[in-house]
Amino acid sequence: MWKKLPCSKSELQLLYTLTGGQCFRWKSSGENEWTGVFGHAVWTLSQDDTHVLYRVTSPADRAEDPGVGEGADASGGCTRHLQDDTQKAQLLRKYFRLDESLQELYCKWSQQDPHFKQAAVKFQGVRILAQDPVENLFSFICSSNNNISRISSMVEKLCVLYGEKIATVGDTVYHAFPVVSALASTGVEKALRNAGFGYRAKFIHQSACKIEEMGGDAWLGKLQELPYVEAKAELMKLPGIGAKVADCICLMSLNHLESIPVDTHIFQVASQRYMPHLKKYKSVTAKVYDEIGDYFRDLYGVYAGWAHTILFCADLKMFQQDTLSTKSAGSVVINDKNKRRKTAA
DNA sequence: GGCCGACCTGTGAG
DNA sequence: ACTCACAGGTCGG
Repeated sequence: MWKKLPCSKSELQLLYTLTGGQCFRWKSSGENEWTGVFGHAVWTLSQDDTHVLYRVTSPADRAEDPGVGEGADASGGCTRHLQDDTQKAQLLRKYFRLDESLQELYCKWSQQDPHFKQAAVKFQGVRILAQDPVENLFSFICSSNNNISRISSMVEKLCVLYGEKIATVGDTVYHAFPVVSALASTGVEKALRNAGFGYRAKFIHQSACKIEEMGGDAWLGKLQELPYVEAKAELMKLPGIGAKVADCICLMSLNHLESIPVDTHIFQVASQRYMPHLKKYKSVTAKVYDEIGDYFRDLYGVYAGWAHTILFCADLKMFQQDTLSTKSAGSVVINDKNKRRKTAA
């Protein structure tokens, strides 16, 4: 049974927001339907022209399921599961930052930048999610020199190996993203190596240990309060987190919306459309990195990172063919074929 | 300071 | 079926 939240498609496009490369846990579960995990619950989302539709399964909703009570007890008195509909709607609003009017922001950015205006027509309703810092941080440690398809499967492995069970929906068991202490426990690096994480296994384990040393979740919470530049500098003390990954975390889960992650996509867009003098560089140096960030911050203002995400999404999706193949067992997989054009000069 | 090469390996295009 | 280059970078020299 769907619940509804009033929301137009110009305010939110689930497709671009959930599969635009800012998070890795949303899977297509049907036509115009995605299933994923946040806020310790399994959500299935859909939308029509006037509303976002959602179904939620949290552990307390399935008290009759014999397999679930065990896990809930182990974590110790989870009264947070007893959410009423209003709280769930509020959680959803917060996750999508629905208190911000996207119409107004798009309008402002379009006035500032003709190229944005052009991209914005095809890519309406792209939102920056307010993600969980722990999931966001470790997901983007996995992102270095990697592709979205493999990043997604690595994040999934982390959840299955070290995350608490949340609920079974259909024939799929869903897990929460692991807590930091679970990733800091002995043997994680070796296990992740065996699971195909490559050199990122060490980064994940060592970063988890260091976060625990510095205060765990409280430390991450503190980064939300710090100014953007300081929060970024703190993050870059962790192994596997350089300038780009630190900016992703600042932008997507630490509420620093002026952060501009400069990756290969944005470097291409910047040098071809905005800053032609950068064409002579074949890769992003630290100086060029900061120059691009400062340029976009100056162009778009305090929410520069949000505007940047729309450009990124446009670049990512423009040359991508999405083919949906549906299996009979009720599970659906997305087959993303990266048909990105190689733009030579 | 800036530039370069090594780094793990699943995925998917050819 | 079977290569083979590549991928939302980071690190150390």
